[in-house]
Amino acid sequence: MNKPKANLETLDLSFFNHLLPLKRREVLALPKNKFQHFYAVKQGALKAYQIEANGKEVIRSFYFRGEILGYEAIAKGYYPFTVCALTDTLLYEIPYEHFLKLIHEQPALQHHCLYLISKQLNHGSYLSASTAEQRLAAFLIELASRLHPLERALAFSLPLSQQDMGSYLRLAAETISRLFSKLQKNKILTFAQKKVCILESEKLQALAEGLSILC
Amino acid sequence: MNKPKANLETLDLSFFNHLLPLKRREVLALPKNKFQHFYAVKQGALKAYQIEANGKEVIRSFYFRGEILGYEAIAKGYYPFTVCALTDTLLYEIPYEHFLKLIHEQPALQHHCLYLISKQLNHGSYLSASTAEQRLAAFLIELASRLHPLERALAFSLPLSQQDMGSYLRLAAETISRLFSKLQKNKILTFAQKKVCILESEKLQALAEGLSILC
DNA sequence: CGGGGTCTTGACCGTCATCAAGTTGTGTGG
DNA sequence: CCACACAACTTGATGACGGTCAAGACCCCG
Repeated sequence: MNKPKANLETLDLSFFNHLLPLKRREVLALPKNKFQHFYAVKQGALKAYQIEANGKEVIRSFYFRGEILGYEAIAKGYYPFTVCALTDTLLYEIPYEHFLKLIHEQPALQHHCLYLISKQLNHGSYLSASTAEQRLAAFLIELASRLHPLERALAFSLPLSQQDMGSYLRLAAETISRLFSKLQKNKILTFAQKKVCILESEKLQALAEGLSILC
Repeated sequence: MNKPKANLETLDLSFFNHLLPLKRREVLALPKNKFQHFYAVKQGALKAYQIEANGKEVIRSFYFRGEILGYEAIAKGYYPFTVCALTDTLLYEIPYEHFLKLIHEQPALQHHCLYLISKQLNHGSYLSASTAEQRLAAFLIELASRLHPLERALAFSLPLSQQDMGSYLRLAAETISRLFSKLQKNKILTFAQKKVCILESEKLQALAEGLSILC
C-alpha cells in the first residue's frame, strides 16, 4: 500500500467519462470564476501558463499522457492559469463533484489519484537548481520518463518549442539553443528536428546534479 | 462546494490523533524507505530541504501552522527531503492508512484535505519570477498571509534566517540582506530583529509583480 | 564578558539576458 | 509541387544582475 504498484501509470483513466478533443494551440476553455472539472490527458501535451505584468508568458507546468489537470484549482476556486494544447490533444473530462463521489466509492481509485497528484507535485523539483545547464539536463531526464513512462526511452520527440522550454526553466530561448549546441558538441545527446536522442545518460544525470566537468 | 468556505483554514485538525513535539533545529525523524504518516502543524514552523551534490542546502518548502506535511511522499513511497523545525514545534501525526480511512468516512474532510493540499501547491508560485526583488517581495506577502491566515497581518516575526530565505528563493544570503536594506531605504517596510512591518503593501505587491520603479 | 553565529556592506567577476543579424524550418496558397 | 512569408532556431557581442569572497558589525546565549 505504501509503495505504489509498479505499473500504476498504466491504470485505466477512463472513469473520466467525457472526451474533449483539442487542436494544437487551442486553449482549453476553463471557467474563469468557478472550478468545475478535473481533466486527464488521454493523448497529446499541454502547457499551463500565466502572462506577467511585463507581458511575458511564464509556463507553470506541462501535462502529458496519463497526467491529471485541475487539482491546482481546488483551493482558489478557479484555474490560476491558461491551459493550451501543444499538439493535437485528447482530454478526459469529469465534473469535480462526480470525481469526489467516484473516489469515495472506490478507495483504490482514491489512492491512485492521490498518487498521481503527489507524483506531479514532484515535477520541476530541479527548477531551483542554480545553473542553466543543470535545469535543462534535469528537464530532459524528466521529459524522457514522462513521455515514455514505461520504457524510459532515451530517444523522444520534443512536443514543445525552445521558447516554451525557456519560459518553463526561466531561461532565454537563446540560452536553450546554446546549451543544446554544447550538449551536442560534447556528445551527450543528438538533437535535430526536435528529436532528442540521449547518448550518455549518466553524464546527463551528472550535469543535472551539478557535477559539470565539461568544457 | 466549488468555492471553499471562508474560514476553512480554521477547521479543526485534531482528527490527527497523535501529538509530536519538536525542539528548534530538531529533525523530524522520517522513515527513509517507507512512507507512513501524514502530519499537520499545530504550532511552530518547519523547513523541508535537500543537500545538493555541491553540499549546499536547498529548501523546498516551509510548513506553518495549519498546514499539512506528507502528501509529497505518496508517489515516491518515501520523503524526498529532510524536515527540520525552525522553532519549537508541535505536530499532529496520523498514519496514512488511518488517514485514508478517515477521509473516506467523512466526505467533508476529504474535500477539506484536498483543499489544503491544493492550496499548498500554490505556494512558491513566485519562485519562477526573474528578479531577486520580485521573489523576495512575493515571499514576504505570502508569509504574511500564511503566518496569520485570518488577519492578513502587516507585521510579523520571521521564523527563519536570511540564509534560509536565500536557500528557498535561490538567492545568496547577502542578496537578501541587501534587498532588505533597499526596501527599508524606500520605506516599503521596516525590519529589525527579525520583525517585519509592511508599510506600503501596495508598493510591495507592485514589486512582486515586477513593476519595479524604485531606485 | 567573551565567542559563535547572523547580518551588513563593499569589490569583483561569472552567468545568463538582451539585442541583433543571419539561417533554417514550417505552413499556406498559388 | 513550388514559392513565399513568417516562425523558430543559431550565433555573436555586450552588459546587468546577482554570486562569491572578504572584513567588520551586531546580536544573542551561555
